[in-house]
Amino acid sequence: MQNFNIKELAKALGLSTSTVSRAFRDNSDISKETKERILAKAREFNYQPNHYASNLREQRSKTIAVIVPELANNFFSQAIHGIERVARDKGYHILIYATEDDYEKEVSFIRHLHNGRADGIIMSVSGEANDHTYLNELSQKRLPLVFFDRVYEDIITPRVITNDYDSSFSATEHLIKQGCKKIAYLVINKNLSIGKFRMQGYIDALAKYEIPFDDRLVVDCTNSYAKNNLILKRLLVDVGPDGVFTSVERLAFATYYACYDLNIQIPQQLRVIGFSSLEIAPLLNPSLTTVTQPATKIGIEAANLLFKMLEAPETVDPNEEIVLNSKLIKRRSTEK
Amino acid sequence: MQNFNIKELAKALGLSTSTVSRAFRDNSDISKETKERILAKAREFNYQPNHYASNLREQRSKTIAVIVPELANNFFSQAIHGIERVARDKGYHILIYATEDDYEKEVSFIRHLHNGRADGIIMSVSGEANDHTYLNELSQKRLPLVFFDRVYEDIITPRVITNDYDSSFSATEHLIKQGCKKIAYLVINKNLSIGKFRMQGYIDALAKYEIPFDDRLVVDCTNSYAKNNLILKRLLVDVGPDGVFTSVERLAFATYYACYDLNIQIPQQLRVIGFSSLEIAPLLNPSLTTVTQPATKIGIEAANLLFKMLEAPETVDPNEEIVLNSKLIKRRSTEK
DNA sequence: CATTCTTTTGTAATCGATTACTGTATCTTA
DNA sequence: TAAGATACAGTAATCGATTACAAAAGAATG
Repeated sequence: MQNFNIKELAKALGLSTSTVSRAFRDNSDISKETKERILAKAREFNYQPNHYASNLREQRSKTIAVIVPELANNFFSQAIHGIERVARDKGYHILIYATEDDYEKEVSFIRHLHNGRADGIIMSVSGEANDHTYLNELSQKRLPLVFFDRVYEDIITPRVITNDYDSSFSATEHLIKQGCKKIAYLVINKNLSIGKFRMQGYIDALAKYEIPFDDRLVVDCTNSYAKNNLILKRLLVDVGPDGVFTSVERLAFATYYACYDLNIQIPQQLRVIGFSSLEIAPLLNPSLTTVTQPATKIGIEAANLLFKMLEAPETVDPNEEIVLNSKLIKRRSTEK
Repeated sequence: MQNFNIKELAKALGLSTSTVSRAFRDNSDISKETKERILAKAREFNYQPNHYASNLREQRSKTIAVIVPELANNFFSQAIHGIERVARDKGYHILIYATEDDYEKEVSFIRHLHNGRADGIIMSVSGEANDHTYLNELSQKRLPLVFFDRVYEDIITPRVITNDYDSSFSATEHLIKQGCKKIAYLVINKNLSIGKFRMQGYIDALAKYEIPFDDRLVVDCTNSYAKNNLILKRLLVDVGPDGVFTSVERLAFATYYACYDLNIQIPQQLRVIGFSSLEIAPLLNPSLTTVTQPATKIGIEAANLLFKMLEAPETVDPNEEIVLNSKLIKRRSTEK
């Protein structure tokens, strides 16, 4: 099937393809009348310059790839929303990839993107990876990359993160001030930078108030709801913390469920605080005290940074790091 | 800057580009040894066939576009997750567009996609549109389109929806059985098919139990949190319903907030049920009775349907309609 | 050994848009 | 009026991969 292309349009107008092409781009010389005539005809036939032909010729795709661990997650969907807004304003399109925390998929996505499909990548890394050298292949080709939130520390590229250490310190301190003496820290992957920073804030806050660190209170959880439920119940029964600080939203929910199951009252018997982007945290039973990251803002900043790399690479320091502040929002789950 | 392309690779191997190209596609004849040799070399140089060149030549993009009203929404992020999974299995990529319920953006996205960027479209429509003819331009070009959840009734194309009428009937019936006599129905856009079907279920359930229909109880809300809060407070104070059925998740949350503000007890003074894909509905205060759509499944089915259209168009009836069942999950917000 | 068939590889046209270069028409100015 | 300037439009090469067709090499057959 023959498509309606620039040749057809040129023929219909009695012009050459070069003239028609010029009508769609601003830089070249073409008379106003001719341009109008061409654009009118194009609208009539609903003609759009073929994206693949122009990109092949121009060597850029006006597309950015967004790689995230999961989609059905408040933080990431808000961040993507921010990215999408910036991209649309710039006339860029976004490709979405979900790794589901699978290292193989992450590598495979990145490798695929070497084929010119995207001009740049915005990525929040999966937790499982150990060997990140595949990303350096990337930088050889200079495909611009921006990390957000979850980063690999050994890869040098601009990043947008939040003040995780401070937030964790404050969150832990808040629990302590509310009277907690045995505070558990729940994490999904201790090795990921984000887990480490958040944990350090927790540790240092304990130290400041001279609360001894107990590693039975640091619990490495999984992505499985059922397993987490078991792990948490065991923690609550065997170790018996009086406060819980969760490094990811999902673990705060898991804590609620475990408490419901065990008939433990929040906040009377257990105070809970967690990193979370849930907009309806006030509606929970009890309303959840959160460390809330500016998710949409993070997406916007990451996209802006990537566009800066695309438009003026020399102005971007590869070590550039934008740090946004999370907010500690106190609610009933940590009341005295 | 000269890219590393098929020519370079061919030169490095002392072969022609056609032979190299054949190594990357299964159908053609090429000796096993040569193929191995080529693939090994390609790995060494980290070569990937340029996506734009092959798509230009092959006239398909292995990409599908997903257009949704919003991203930061449980239902849509779960649906996209389902679509992404199917697409990845098929080796397809997905482009994401958020219309933010803006008709202009919807039209603009669709028009842009005429340029060969995507092989097909999966879409949940924005509510604002009245003139849908721009979609028919689409079908002239036969760019396959699948609707999911929110559809335009006047456009003939396959669709994946849920049994909204039945669900609404059941939801309303459930409220009635719990003793409600003055049930409000909250909707965002009455004209959208989804609003209509859901409303009809509500109306018919009232009729079955001989409860007179009162149009003051049907409230058209907005996308603005602040405005909805005012509208709902007015409803609760002036009209004083004893039950609320919300056609979208957000309005159930808005009802909770309004009740908190007015110190109205749920479920004692007001029972609430709503369409919602919120996974933590059990954690709300009180836990929310929901009509839960199988969001991920809807995404999977929509993607499967689109791939069927791409792979064997003749097997797909343009009027095909897949209807999945939502689940009514009873929780505390509708207890007696 | 000559002939035919099969396997493997190469040549060159093609996809659609862009743009450097070239050509033509119109306008200015001495 | 002639020479140069300016505005506009066309020709053809190019981006990188694919593939119909052609060619060459090797295998099989009488």
